[in-house]
Amino acid sequence: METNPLIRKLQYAGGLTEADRCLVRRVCEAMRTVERREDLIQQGERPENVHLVLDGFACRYKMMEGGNRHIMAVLVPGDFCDLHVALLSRMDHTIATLTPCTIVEISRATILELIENHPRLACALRWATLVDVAVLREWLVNLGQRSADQRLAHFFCEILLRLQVVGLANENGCPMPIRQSDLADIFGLTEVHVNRMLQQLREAGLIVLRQRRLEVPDVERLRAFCGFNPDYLHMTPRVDEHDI
Amino acid sequence: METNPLIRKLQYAGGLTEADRCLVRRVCEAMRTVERREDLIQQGERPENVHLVLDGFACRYKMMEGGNRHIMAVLVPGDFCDLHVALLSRMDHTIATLTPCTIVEISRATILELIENHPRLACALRWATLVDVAVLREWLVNLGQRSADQRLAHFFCEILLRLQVVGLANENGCPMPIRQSDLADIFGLTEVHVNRMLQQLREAGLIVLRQRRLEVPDVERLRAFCGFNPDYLHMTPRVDEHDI
DNA sequence: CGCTGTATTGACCTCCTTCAAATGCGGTGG
DNA sequence: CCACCGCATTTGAAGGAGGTCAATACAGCG
Repeated sequence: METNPLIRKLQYAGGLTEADRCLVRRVCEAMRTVERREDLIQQGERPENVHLVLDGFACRYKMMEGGNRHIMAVLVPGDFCDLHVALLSRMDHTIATLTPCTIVEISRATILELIENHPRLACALRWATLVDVAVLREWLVNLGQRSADQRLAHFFCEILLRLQVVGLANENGCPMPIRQSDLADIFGLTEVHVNRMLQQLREAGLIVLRQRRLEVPDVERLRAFCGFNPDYLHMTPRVDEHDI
Repeated sequence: METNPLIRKLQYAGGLTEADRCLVRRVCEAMRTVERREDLIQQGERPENVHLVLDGFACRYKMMEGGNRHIMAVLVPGDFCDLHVALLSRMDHTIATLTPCTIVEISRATILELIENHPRLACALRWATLVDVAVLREWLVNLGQRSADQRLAHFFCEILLRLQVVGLANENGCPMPIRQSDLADIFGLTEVHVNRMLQQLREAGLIVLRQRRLEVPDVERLRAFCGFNPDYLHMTPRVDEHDI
């Protein structure tokens, strides 16, 4: 059973060769741990290395004048933090950890080498980038169209599925180490209102959230509540011949 | 003076060779006109061709269960509608015109051929895609963090600049053929509230909006009002040796 | 000159914010 | 084991931004 979250995720991109998988594993050996609430790379910096999350939760955020923080993406194991900005000269946002994390930093040269010489891997990485953008679009819709409780529900549906893909969640539950104040920064709500909406979701029996863990008694009901359609994640479960 | 909006925009990507420009012009000869409020490609379809806007305004939207429409992007001349989704098998959103448009459809084969054989052009197209994503991120922040009047102001600042880049706006004004109900679908507001906020912006002297045209008497003041920082567009004016 | 789509107005209601204080809880040191 | 600290969560009351519904004004167009 594959434990590398990136390899697991990229199965959904169309599959890698055994050589590709070895390569990814090798690159991931150079990991390091990072404390909670550390910036990995800041707005304005020139990106030198690409960051990959192997364990823990990270995020992408922008600071507003006025001190407000808006979180534009949550990054879970298997997610690249900044694969896409390679070409742009300066970061227009910051990457930070939300929990203690295990991170791999990969030099741009290595990435280019991988892409040059390993076409299936290159294709898979492009796919991963496209999925990131699809998630971003769905988040935009989430903010624009849904009520606060639905936004939270939608987020939980998404994270549950994304963690299932990398083998960190089971059918009905996953770790949820994100603070309420972080949730507030994701949805453009106040901490207070997030708290009240969480209570409402709990009272409705849609979620059980405690001890940094989320349980969803009835996934279909939660999905129906917020209009979650998993298609945008482009991760419809497929038979994975390598896991048998 | 270059009139092709795509070529004008791509100057900011680092410049094209004269051969690249000829190629782009040739591809753009196959344009066609499309009525207002027509879908160019719908959610669920397999994308065959890539669409490029040469004239008019288009948009990217998702329909919600309940019939609400959320507009996730506004596409102006020089913008590709779906360059990024080439790899994903199905559209997870719809592309439609907001005004009568001139559109070029480019086959995937042509795009691949261009990218294979014209490295500077390939680089420029990748850059354009990254900028599209940066805009998407800024829109997310716009919805999450700003009040309704600031959202509108921010949108006007962005469109003014993007139209200046392709030579369709002057220092203080640009066409603004978008209906108030479309603006509502961009910001997740109601038509009624958009109307009131527009009046407020007018009364504050921040904008003059009439006859489908926007005038901004004091661009700096409007930018300050909504916290607009043009960096995310990665289009800081540069000397363009070909326009002299 | 009437028709259709768009813009505008008013009254009322709800969701979410603001500000402030209280409660719970996981560690750490005595 | 208990007292204490810092952080996260929870609660309450009151105000404001934005929604809803329905009517009216207006503009372009055949």
